[in-house]
Amino acid sequence: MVMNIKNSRESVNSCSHCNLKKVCFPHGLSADELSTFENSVDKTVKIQKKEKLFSRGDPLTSVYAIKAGSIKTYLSTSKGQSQVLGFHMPGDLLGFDGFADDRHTSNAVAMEDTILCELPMSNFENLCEILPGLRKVMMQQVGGEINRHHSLVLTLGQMQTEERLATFLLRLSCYYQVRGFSCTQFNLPMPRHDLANFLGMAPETLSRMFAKLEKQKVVSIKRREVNILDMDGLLGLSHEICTHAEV
Amino acid sequence: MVMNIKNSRESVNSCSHCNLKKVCFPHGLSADELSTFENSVDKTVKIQKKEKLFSRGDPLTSVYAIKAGSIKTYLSTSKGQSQVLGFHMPGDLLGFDGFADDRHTSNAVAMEDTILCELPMSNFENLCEILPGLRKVMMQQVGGEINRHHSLVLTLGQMQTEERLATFLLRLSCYYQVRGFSCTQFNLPMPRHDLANFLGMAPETLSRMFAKLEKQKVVSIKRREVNILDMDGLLGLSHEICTHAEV
DNA sequence: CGAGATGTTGATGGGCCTCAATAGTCGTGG
DNA sequence: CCACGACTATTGAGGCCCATCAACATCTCG
Repeated sequence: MVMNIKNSRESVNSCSHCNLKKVCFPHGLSADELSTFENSVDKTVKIQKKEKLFSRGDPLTSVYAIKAGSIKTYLSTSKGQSQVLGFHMPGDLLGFDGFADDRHTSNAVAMEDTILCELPMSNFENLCEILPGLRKVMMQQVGGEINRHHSLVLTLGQMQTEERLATFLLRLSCYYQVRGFSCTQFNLPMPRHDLANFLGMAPETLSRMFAKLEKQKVVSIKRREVNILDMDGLLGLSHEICTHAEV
Repeated sequence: MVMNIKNSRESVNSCSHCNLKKVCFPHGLSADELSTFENSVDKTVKIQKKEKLFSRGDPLTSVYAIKAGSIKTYLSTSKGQSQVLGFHMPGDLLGFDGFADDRHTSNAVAMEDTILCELPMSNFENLCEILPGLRKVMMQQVGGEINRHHSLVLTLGQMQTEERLATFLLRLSCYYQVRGFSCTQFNLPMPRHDLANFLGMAPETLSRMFAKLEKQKVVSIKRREVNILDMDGLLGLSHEICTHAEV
């Protein structure tokens, strides 16, 4: 829950002028709907690196859209283990984990200084009442989240470590491409530790797999700078989801 | 897409008399809302064992509630592998995978002869317009699906095979308890092959883990009949999700 | 009854985790 | 501006968990 001393809130510049409008809430809203909508998203939240946005058990007060920065969500177990559930970047929506019983079930922490647009749940429910387009957008966003989870389950359940890494790099590449950035050169927003955890492997294994990909001249890596040298090669290492075939 | 010769449809008895109303769509709807709702769910679908309900790529035509039987959803890859995404039983809702772009992204097949209640998307969207309670229910259902995925990702990403099986058995136990059945004695609705795939392990490994649990006198297994002998022991083998701890 | 599907058990090897040491990078303060 | 310590990442050695292959047992159903 956002109540920390370091937080600050301020008036938000409108969605209609936001450069993320094509991947965020507004996507698919009519002009009229959008103007109604953006009057309800009246503030932004700033949190610093390593500061929590919400924790498991917190009441669901708002859904958030990331405007700048990056957020990691994760679960912790009673045996001291953790699982990173996702890395969330500008344009991504956060808070669906609290829909089931109005409490968050996962934790969200900033990987760097981050700015978010906050949409309080009360406003959200009212808007869903009057904006058919927003209901559609929400269904799409939630469906996208479910599809990403499906893909992650496939990755963790069936792939070897090299394939997992290749799949991840391809997904990140697409992510940047959709947002108008280079799909072959980009920076990893997360440390090795978190990425290894997300991909269900030891950090040492991740490091070895990066080295292996470099040796195959598929990518070059320098700390967090990624350069995809052979996109087809990377695709060959990954698994594409396809239609057909029984289990 | 449901278009097979074997299908049959018929008028459905009302939701208000359905013994699954506490875990299905109607949960949380007012009496008025429920009567409006059940007039729109005007048919059931019957499919036979091994018959598909929908496939990846099919247009999203309806969402379904399982009335009797069981459904397995899964993904297939271009390299011939598959990943079971979930086993769905009476009261469960199906079809959220198509919300992102109005096409299913996973496959759904009946594990046994199955009866479903069908809610066409056009009706669904109209109902969301006029029934605030339905919007709330949908958010809860979708949130529940997301939480289950999170839990599955944790299981696949962090746990050893024995822990995965223990976690699965506990979840199934809870599932039956909520529906009024015994939480210590029940039948596995799926073959070893599918369960092993779902849990990201080889069928042989699953078999060995069952044997290991039996040796510890935590459960007894005979084909698909499960008998939990030591619930606390099973809990000890599993991992509970908890609040606190950084990654 | 027989054939195919389903499940169990054993032997073996490999992928990946663990432990440990080293190298490189970042941030803070003198 | 540079030095220091803490953090982050890489690399190697050894061993364990689990996948694979194979044989067998049991069940299901035409």
